Amino acid sequence: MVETTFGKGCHLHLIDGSAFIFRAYHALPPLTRKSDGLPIGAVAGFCNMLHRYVEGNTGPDAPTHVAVIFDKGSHTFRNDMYDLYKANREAMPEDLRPQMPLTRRATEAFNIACKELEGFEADDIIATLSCQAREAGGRVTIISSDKDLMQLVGDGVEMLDAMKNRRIDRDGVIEKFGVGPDRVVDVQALAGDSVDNVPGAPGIGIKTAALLINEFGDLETLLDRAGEIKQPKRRQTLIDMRDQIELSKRLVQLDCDTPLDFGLDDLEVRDPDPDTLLSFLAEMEFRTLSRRIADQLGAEAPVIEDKVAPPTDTDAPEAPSFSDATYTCVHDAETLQDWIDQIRERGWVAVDTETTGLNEMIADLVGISLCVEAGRACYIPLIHKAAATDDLFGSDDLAEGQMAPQTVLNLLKPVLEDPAILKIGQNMKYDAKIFARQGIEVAPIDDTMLLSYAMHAGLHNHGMDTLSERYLGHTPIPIKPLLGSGKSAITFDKVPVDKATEYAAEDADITLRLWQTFKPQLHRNQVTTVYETLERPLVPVLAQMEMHGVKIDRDTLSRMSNAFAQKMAGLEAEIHDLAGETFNVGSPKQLGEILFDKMGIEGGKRGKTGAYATGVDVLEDLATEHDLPARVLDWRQLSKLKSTYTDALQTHINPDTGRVHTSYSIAGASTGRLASTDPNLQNIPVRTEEGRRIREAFVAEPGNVLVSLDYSQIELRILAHIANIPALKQAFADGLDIHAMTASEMFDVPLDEMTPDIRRQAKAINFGVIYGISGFGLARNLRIPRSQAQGFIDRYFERFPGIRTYMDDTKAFAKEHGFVQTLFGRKIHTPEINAKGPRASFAYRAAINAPIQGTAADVIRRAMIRMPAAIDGLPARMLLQVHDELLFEVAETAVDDIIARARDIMENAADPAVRLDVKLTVDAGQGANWAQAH
DNA sequence: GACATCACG
DNA sequence: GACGTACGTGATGTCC
Repeated sequence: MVETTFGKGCHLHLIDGSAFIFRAYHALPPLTRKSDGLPIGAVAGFCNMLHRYVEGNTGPDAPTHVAVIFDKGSHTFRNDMYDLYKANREAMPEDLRPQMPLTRRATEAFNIACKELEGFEADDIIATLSCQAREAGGRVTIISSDKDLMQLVGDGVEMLDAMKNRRIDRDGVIEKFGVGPDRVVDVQALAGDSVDNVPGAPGIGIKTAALLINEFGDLETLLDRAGEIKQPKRRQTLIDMRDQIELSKRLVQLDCDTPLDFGLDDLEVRDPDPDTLLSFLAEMEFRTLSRRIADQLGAEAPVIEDKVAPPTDTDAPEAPSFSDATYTCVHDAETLQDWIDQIRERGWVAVDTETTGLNEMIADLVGISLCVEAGRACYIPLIHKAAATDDLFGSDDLAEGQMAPQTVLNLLKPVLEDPAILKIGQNMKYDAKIFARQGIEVAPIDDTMLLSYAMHAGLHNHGMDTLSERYLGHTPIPIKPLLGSGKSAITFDKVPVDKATEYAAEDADITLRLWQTFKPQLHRNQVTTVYETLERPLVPVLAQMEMHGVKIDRDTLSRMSNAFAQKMAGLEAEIHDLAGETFNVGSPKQLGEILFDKMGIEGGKRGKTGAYATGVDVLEDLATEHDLPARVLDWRQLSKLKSTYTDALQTHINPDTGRVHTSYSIAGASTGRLASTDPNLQNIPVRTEEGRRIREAFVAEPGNVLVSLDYSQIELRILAHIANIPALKQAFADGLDIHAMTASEMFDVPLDEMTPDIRRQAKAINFGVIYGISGFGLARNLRIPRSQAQGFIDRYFERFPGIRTYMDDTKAFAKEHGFVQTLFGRKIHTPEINAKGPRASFAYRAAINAPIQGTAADVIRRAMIRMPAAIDGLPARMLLQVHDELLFEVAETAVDDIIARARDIMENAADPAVRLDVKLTVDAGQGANWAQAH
């Protein structure tokens, strides 16, 4: 064996182990080992990350040496200097503690050096090794995003933020700290660090600290010459706090002389030993990962017993790997009958449809795939085209070996409609609508997308690719190579049947496996009721609404488009005239240059791309002094209305039905709200008179009217209930104007002396509270000084102390559990709540808002689910949902009846699951079009 | 495909 | 007094 010595040409990777663990812990749901319930989620995530890391180690940046560095014990030499060091750290979560030693074992199993040292932080070991490697002439990459490590950067040492895949070099450090790596400790000593509880100098942040250090050169000089600082407050702080600042510096200064009992040469990259690694993974019962790694190492996957300590209600046998799956193509009735027999035997089937497009109101059914057992699925092609006879044109002839579509549908219909057989799908609303157009009412259903949504909202999206990747460790066959992209893209019926079979059958296979994974987890996550009462029953309701569509009058839109075009042309000429040159008014970039460079208007602010900001706020300010921005604002409004509404809506009118069919995504918004797409009918203009007229194009069929019912102040009512604010509850009970009441309470103005302006401010505050209020945000919204806004907020909390409590409690709950909940038990995960910096503030405000917005979303979902039965037999259809509004199309004779029944359902939608302290009230309107009904 | 802008609750 | 801020969405046009 050749002795190698670390030196020039060597590349050392140092992985911050704790960072990996915490990221893994927060990224994954609380998984447990099947056989004994040992919490194992963080270890699983840690192993996945290590595996991904090892896989990515190719090319010129590949390391020659590597180690994972961990913290050991909570008491370090820094605690001897300062007993409050890291004193505000939250305790380690209970279910993470037992996983810590396992992450060490995992590292060893991957045959990666695993280092820790009692009394020292991982950062010190990383510092020591970095220094040694640098002196030996080698290169170092520190895999971490901890800013404390930035002092080590330079002379061949870089950091790599694995999350963002971003390298941080000297320039990156300067960007973050305003000084080079050698002065980072000086800045940190002054700025302190609330996360590690390093005191620093009160009143000085990173910006100020960098300014001072750059002026004086280094911390010692600064402290010696502190008397020269101009700002009196700052000068005094530095003089008074000298000891504390010097202590802070010793706290943040990493130790490059940690006594290590190993050397760089001990960290050489080694291949893992397959037996050791696989037996560890088997012990942890990581089925997917061990299968995958076994494949890559060319070894046999270990057998993992499927014994379960607490019995669960699934009987999923160990699934074969995807590479061993059998996917067959069904060509004849006997084979299909065989599959149907198997479905009847089991009582369930995973179904997936392939079609010619994504719009289920237009797309044709191309084929159907079925799966009854993980690893065994079939595809039934229906209208695939024969292979092209030449290279230019596809054939119009059908490919051979396909059963007649009607024969297949006739055989499947009894199964798909059988109430005793569960149909499992991923985004079942899509497939249900495709089948509905073939006269098949699919029921009952389960939906893996919605199962995931109930359990994982806020963690990730719920598309099949994401779910398969995350929960099955398998990347599905991508559709892109099959269909191509851009102009040359083909539809699925042009895909050769053999390729289509592989793709389509796999989708059904994945869906079944996801279902087998998710279904038993539902009750463990305590979201069974959410799934059963708020998600699953909504599917047929939305499918009906979408298929029915809303009538839109093309002529009205077309006339408006023309009128807008004329007005825009006039404005454009005026704008060019004012600018003294022609330019593209629709280009913010060009507009910014005209305003701030050519015309020389002061106060232009550049965004992150370097272009001037020209948003509506900016232009409104400029419009008080200048004509051009005022014209641009008018032009922009018209342009928006024309392109997004009057033009685009016309293209969405379905030629068969003459109506517009939106599609609601049930699992799109994390809070439980629906989202409307293709087209979005939840953002039709209403706030301006000109925009509102677009709603005149939404009309009822002859003899019918549109009826709109909307919840009045539902989010504030829910806030009053959740935060338990007696004054707000009383105001709602008395039917008061809630914003006026707030204003009166806050500003001590009697209700009968209320002015519109005071009320407007109170209204902004009320909304601010729902959004997780901040002084800055309120100040910007009301265009008042920040100090005044903060004063409003303080006063609000004083008058309604329950709000403060609600916000604090919600934050604490989110920090502890990683999610918040609606009144109906819907969970919204907040993985970033324990992050550092601005991301945490974002997560905090979202966590405040989610239970309120989410509860309102749950309420209207409940109303919608009950609505079909409530209006059954009446000549009325529910058409649209806009978060707190439902729009109906109703025969003129039934209007009063519908309003009464729908209102009753909506106002009592929370019952009986939740008894609200505040009653919900619903306003109703009716008319020939949506503008009148609203 | 990212970004800026703007429509809604 | 420092991160950079209102919460949740989708569609459009520009520009690279």
